[in-house]
Amino acid sequence: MTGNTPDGPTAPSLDAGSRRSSPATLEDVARAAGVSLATASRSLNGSSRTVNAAYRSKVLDAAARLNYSPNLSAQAVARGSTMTVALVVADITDPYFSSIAAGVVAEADQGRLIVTMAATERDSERELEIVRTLRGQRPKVIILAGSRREGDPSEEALRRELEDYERAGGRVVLISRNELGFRTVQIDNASGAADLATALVGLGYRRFSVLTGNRELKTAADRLDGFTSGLERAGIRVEADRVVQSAFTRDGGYEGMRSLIAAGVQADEVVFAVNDVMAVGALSALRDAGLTPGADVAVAGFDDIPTVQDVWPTLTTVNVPLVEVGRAALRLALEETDASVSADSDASTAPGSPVATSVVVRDSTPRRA
Amino acid sequence: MTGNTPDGPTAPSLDAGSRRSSPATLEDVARAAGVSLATASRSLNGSSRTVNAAYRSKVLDAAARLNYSPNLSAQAVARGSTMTVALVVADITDPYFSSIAAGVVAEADQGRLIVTMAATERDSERELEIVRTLRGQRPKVIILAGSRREGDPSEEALRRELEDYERAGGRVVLISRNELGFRTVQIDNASGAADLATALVGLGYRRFSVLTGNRELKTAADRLDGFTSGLERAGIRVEADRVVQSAFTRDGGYEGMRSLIAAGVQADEVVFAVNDVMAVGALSALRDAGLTPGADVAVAGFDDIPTVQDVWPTLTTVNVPLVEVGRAALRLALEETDASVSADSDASTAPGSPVATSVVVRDSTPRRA
DNA sequence: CTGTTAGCGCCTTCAG
DNA sequence: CTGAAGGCGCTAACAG
Repeated sequence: MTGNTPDGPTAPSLDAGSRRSSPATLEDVARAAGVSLATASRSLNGSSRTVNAAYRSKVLDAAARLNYSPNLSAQAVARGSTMTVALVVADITDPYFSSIAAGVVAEADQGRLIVTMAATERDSERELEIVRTLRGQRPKVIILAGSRREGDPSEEALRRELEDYERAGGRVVLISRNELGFRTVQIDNASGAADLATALVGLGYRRFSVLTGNRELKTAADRLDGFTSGLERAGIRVEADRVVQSAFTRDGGYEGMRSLIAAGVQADEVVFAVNDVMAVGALSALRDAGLTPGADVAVAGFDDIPTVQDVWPTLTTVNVPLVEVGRAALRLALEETDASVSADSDASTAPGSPVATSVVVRDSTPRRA
Repeated sequence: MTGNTPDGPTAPSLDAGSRRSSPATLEDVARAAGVSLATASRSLNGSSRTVNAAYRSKVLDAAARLNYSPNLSAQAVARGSTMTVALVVADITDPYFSSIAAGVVAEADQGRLIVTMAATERDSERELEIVRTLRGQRPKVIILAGSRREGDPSEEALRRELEDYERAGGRVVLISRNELGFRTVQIDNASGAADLATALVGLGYRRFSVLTGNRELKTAADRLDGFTSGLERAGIRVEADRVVQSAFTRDGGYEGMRSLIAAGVQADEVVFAVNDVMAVGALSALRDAGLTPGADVAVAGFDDIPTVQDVWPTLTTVNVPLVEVGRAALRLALEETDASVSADSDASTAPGSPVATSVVVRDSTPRRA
């Protein structure tokens, strides 16, 4: 069976040793092609230098034959820079973050970039720690999504860390939070929430409650503020005791709704949860309390994550093109690779125009008679 | 404003050049500590060699002072191996995969491992391509989740690619598909589905339909088979025309359900969708057709993704500990680092015991009177 | 225990 | 245009 009768052209590589064959190196390729290491290198990577066509194809052949694949680590060491983009999110299972991640990954492989991923579990100490260990990777880009709160004790340390990183040539992009003074993909949280408020008023609602995350969470605060100011424009105020804070998660929404219910819900009110996962939790809380969301109390969210079209009632929300946000983040990081001609130092900090949001009215906020 | 009056002790580091300061190297540290490169290296990494405490602390001090962070690429080149685990999934936004990813990431950073991520978008050509480009990373582990179908034309090429990779010292772990003969985290799809069938029969159901993904998808096939054989045990057969194939996605479930409805649904039947995202789509399809899921037709899924507790009716399903599956995958990859004492060549292929699944009955399958 | 010295795989001047 | 040689940051024998 294991005889070595040449199997004809069917067996392309001579029966390779099946024991620990390490990958071919560039030197192997060069030797096989009968050229120098330099020539091999120049033909295989996108060097600016040009190479004699005959040599080049000999190299390409050899590389294919040996199944050569350049060692990215070695390239990184030699070039002094990697092709890595590091993405750090709060929680991968949260649709908000997984959508953003999908966008980053999609954009990345249109540029032969590798994306690495880490999760903070919503702990800003941990976030700082992660960013610190990220330095070892020497990523070309660091994208930070969520989980930062204002006035956080580790805030300053994080900023310093990121500044050092940029000073070393890295690019950092923040998603929906620019307090730190870096490139940012802004999401128009405030005006999206204001638009939602206006739409709800237009549907006939006059009483409002809101389920918000920790107030220090910039995103949560902006959405709350936008919502209340949208209502103010219609001459409506939301009672202070109808604003409840809880975790920025599904369970947070559930708990928040429970306390709202405990305090007494009005038949004609709508509760605005500052994000969809919270809203979805709120729907369940209502149901578990024997109430019918939509009919008994209206609910609205923010983000337009995929699942809100499959809950019942389908959720009125504010659409945020999350996948696009992820792509935009990476594009923003990569643009103008050498900041040579920035007019003033603030230019590189300019957030650019925020990504647009739009209200989507569904069944959870039926028009009031 | 930009004067340079020393700001007192507030400025910890001597006003560092704000222009492109590249990270400190090990050599910088060694010099600052007044020791040799080797000593610095030995004190900073977990070398087996021991070093004089005095020297060691001098090095540690210098490293801290210079904010040194080892260049992982350089370490990889020198050591000949990386700390990278490459995870390739079909679709990051799918809760099934994002849960697994979360598990892998969680397990990874208990081992200073870095996880990189790529998405196949359910295209097996793309999967092959991804695995190929992965070689450049020289990852220590490759974890493949989903998106492979039996009899796929690129199957053989993929197998070869992965074998080469293992031959070079890498570890591959497949999730819920062992056709290729690699380490696998098995999910007990068949018996989970059979248990579900039994439970449904116990609830009083006698008529069944199933929404399945492409039959070549191992996971889909196993769940279908398990389900039907579970029914057979109760003497029940599912009509061939009540098994419809569609995409393994939410929209697939929606479309599948539509055609089931078009063919005529029975009031006393339950439709089993082979995964939760399909089931959730099915719920919406029912609703859009004016039917009430649970009451008019029962629905059951598989996976127990988080959102099924927030849809209405809450979904009966089979729980799969997805996050744990992710962790298990990485652990499996890392165990027994040198396959020195494997009894026979099949040993390394042994799937180990499959992760247990368990039926969770909820509101979408009310007990039949 | 410490320092010197080769590499690791690749890129990139610098001479031919 | 090509090849030889030095270097990237770090590790791992190998001598002291």
